[in-house]
Amino acid sequence: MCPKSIDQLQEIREQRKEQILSAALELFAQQGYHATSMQQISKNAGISKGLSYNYFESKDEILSTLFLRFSKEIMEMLDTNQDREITNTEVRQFIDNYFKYLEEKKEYCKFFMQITVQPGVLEMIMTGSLGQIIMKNNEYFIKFFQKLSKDSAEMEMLVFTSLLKGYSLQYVFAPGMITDVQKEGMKNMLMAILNRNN
Amino acid sequence: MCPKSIDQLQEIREQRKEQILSAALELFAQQGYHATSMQQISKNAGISKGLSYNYFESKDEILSTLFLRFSKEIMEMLDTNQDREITNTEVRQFIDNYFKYLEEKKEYCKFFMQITVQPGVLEMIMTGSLGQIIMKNNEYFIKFFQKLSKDSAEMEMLVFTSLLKGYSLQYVFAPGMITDVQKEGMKNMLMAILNRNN
DNA sequence: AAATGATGACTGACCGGTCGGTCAAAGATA
DNA sequence: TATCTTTGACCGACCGGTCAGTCATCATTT
Repeated sequence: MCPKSIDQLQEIREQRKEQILSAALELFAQQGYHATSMQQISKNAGISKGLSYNYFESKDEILSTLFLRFSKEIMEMLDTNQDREITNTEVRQFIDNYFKYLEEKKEYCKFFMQITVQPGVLEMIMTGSLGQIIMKNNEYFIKFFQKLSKDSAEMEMLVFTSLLKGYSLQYVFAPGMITDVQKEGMKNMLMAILNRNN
Repeated sequence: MCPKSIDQLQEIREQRKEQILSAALELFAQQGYHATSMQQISKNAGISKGLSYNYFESKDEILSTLFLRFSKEIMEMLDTNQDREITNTEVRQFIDNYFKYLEEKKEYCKFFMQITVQPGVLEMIMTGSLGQIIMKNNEYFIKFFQKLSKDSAEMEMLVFTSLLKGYSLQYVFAPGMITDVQKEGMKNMLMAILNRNN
């Protein structure tokens, strides 16, 4: 292949990249990062190992790309269109989206949790540009809970985030243990927290 | 060294084993399992790599030993002295012990979470003898919540476990974000669930 | 007490194998 | 021909694990 047109070329390259990323994600989620070799990724993508290095500088770059993409997808759910404030309806929407995401992309979430928990990863994220976004969102989130409850904002927020994270953990890692009824129950419980004024 | 006495010898061997385990745990928690080599573990324990293999069959055995030990420590907190029933006071004690453990052995908990989340690990645990114990305890726990609340036992339990796991995650991985006030608040909240009859 | 033997802890060089990453050459397209 | 894609052989590094052999210590013999 060669310059058909610059745009077309770029698009083909982009497709190949996606091909590699998709193959890598599948294996990472299945076997973990360290247990997955570039050989396997390439084979799963239907190309040679050498070619993978034409599209990504390193195995690590593949991981980072996937991880950042996921993080941004989650962050955008809460993003509030940059109005520097999180409203009640926005949080409700976030809950809906998040639960849907958890359901539809369970493997992706599993992968994400595995990576996040790895030593050094969290520190690396928080010092990067993504860390800025996370901290900003966190700040808005705190303000939101302060509006909701003057004297116990931090506690309300801790309960909310704990419920969300703990539920996610169990949902992703203990399949079949959580019924649809419980899923809806948890959603309602989270929603209910948003209504508890003062 | 040679047969001073069989007991003494055994004790020395035991000490060496502990030395290796302790060195390994420190590195596993710091850098992760895969990123830690036997060379490093041995060096950290102040012995040669070869000697490590005199005490453990493989790197994996070191990991398993640490992991099982931790699991059993947690399980014993809920163990109820084998009376096949979990009482209210037992759960209260469990909460106390668990929170103390989380505080005192934060690194250990971090390590445990990292391992648990790894692909294949959970399946391996649940099919082993530890899995039996976990499932038994789970069963007793369900019964406990059924006594507590007839019509929403599963939901109460989901909330309880989600709060506990989500809180643990944040406490262990986001140091400094959780104040003592919040810690006590969370404890009280968990305790409160136990009081909500029907 | 001195010499010898026996035991098991301990070392470090070594091995097979794998992995991330490179590169020269071939293929494909204009 | 010129240019980009693609391949797969190849490299050096490292890792988990092994093993022949050393050494300190005690028991036994002289």
